[in-house]
Amino acid sequence: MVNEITMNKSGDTRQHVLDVAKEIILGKGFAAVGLNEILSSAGVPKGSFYHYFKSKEQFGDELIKDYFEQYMQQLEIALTAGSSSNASCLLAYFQAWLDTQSSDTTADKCMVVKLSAEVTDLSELMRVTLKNGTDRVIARLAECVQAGISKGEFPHNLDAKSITSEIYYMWIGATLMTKVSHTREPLERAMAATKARLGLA
Amino acid sequence: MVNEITMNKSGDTRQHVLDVAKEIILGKGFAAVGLNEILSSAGVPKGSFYHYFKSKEQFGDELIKDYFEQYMQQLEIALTAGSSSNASCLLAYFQAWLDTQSSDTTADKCMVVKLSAEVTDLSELMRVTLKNGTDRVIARLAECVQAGISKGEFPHNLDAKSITSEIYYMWIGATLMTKVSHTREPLERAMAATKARLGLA
DNA sequence: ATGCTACTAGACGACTGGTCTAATTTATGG
DNA sequence: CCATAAATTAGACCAGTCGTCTAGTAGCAT
Repeated sequence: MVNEITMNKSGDTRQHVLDVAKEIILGKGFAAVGLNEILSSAGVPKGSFYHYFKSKEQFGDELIKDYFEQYMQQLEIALTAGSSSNASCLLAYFQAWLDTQSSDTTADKCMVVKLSAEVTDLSELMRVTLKNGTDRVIARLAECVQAGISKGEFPHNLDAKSITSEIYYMWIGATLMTKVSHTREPLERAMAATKARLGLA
Repeated sequence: MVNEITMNKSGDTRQHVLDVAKEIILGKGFAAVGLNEILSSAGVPKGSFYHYFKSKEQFGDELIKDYFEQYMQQLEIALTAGSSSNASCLLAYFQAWLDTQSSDTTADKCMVVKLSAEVTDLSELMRVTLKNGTDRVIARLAECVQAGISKGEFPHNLDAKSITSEIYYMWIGATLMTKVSHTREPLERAMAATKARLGLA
C-alpha cells in the first residue's frame, strides 16, 4: 500500500502522509475517512501520526494549507506563461480547470469544491484556512484581469474584483454541478459565459 | 428532545424522522451525523429506523427527494406570485435566497450546497436524486426567464437555458463562499451580477 | 559508549457506527 | 374475548472511530 512515488528516502514521513491523505480525502471527504485508512495506505503507523500532528482537525488544516500552497504556485506559473496575453493565460487556466474537473480520475480534484460545505460547519480552524486560500486565489486572478483591462484586452468598464469574483463563483458552482451530473455541460457553460463576460466571444 | 411541531398524533413517525434529520444534516452533513443523534433527537427508538428505511443510504435518498418536493412547491409559488412580472418574481426569489443563506440559523439552508460534494462520491443513488432535483429547479427557473424574454422584460438575444444555468451555478458557488467566508459579500455580488446579466441594472 | 532526541510500533480504551434478529406491542377478524 | 397477523421496538452485535500510552528503535552529538 505504500505510495512509492511520494515516499522519498529522506524520510519525510509527514509530507508523505499529507500527500496520500490528500488523494483519499479528495475522493471521500473529511469525516468519512478514518485515520486508519490514511495511515495504512501510507504505510505509516498510528503512533507516528500523533507525533507529527496534534489532532485530525489540525491535520486537516495543514492539508488545506498545503493544497493552497501548491495551488498558488501553479496559478502563478499559469498566469505568467511566457509572453502570452492576460486573456490567453486566463482562458488557458479555465480550460485546464475544465479538463481536470471533468475527468474521472480522483487526482487534482478541487479541494474547495470537495471540502468547503462539509468542513465549514465542522471546524472553525479549517474554515478560516479555506477562506484565506480562496481569497488569495481570487485576488491573484483579479490581478491578472486588472492587468488585462489596463492593456485593453478586456472591456475598460469592467471592475476587476467584481467580475473575477462572479466568474470564480460560477466556476465553483459549475464544478459542483459537474460532479453531480457526471457531465461536462456545466463546466462548458461556465467557459462560454466566462468568454462572453470578458468580451472574448 | 422530541420535536413537537412536526410530531403529529397520527403517528407519522417516518415523516417526523425525515423532518428532524433534515435540520441536523443540513448543519453537520451526512456522514458526520449518526443515526443515534437523529433518532434520539426525534424521540424514536433505534430499532424503528430499519422498519421505516432500508438503510442509511436509502434514508438519505428520501431526505433529498423530500427536500426537492418541498422546494419545488415553494418555487412554484414564488414564480407565480400574483400579477407580478417575471423579472420581479425572479428578483424576489434570489433576494429570498440571499436572505436565508446569509442568515446564521440552520433552518432553510440549501441542501444542494451542503450535500452535493460529499454525497456525490458516496452514493450513486443520492447523486442521481440530486441531479434530478437540480435539473428540475433550473428548468423551472429557465421557464420563467423564457417567459420574461418573450414579454420583453429581458433582452431578446438571451438564451434562457444558458443564462439560467450560468446564474444558478453562480448562486451555488456564491452560497458556498458565503458559508466559508461568513460574509454576505459573495451573495450580494451574485445578486448584482444577476441583475446586470438580465439587463435590470 | 553514553545520553538525548526523534521517531516508530501497535495495543488499548472508551465510544459510536450501521445493521439485524428476536421479542413485544398493537391491530384485526372471527 | 381470544387467536392470529402485522407493526413496531429493544438491544445485542461487531467493525470501526479518534486518540492515548508505553516500549522500543534509530541516529547523532559529545
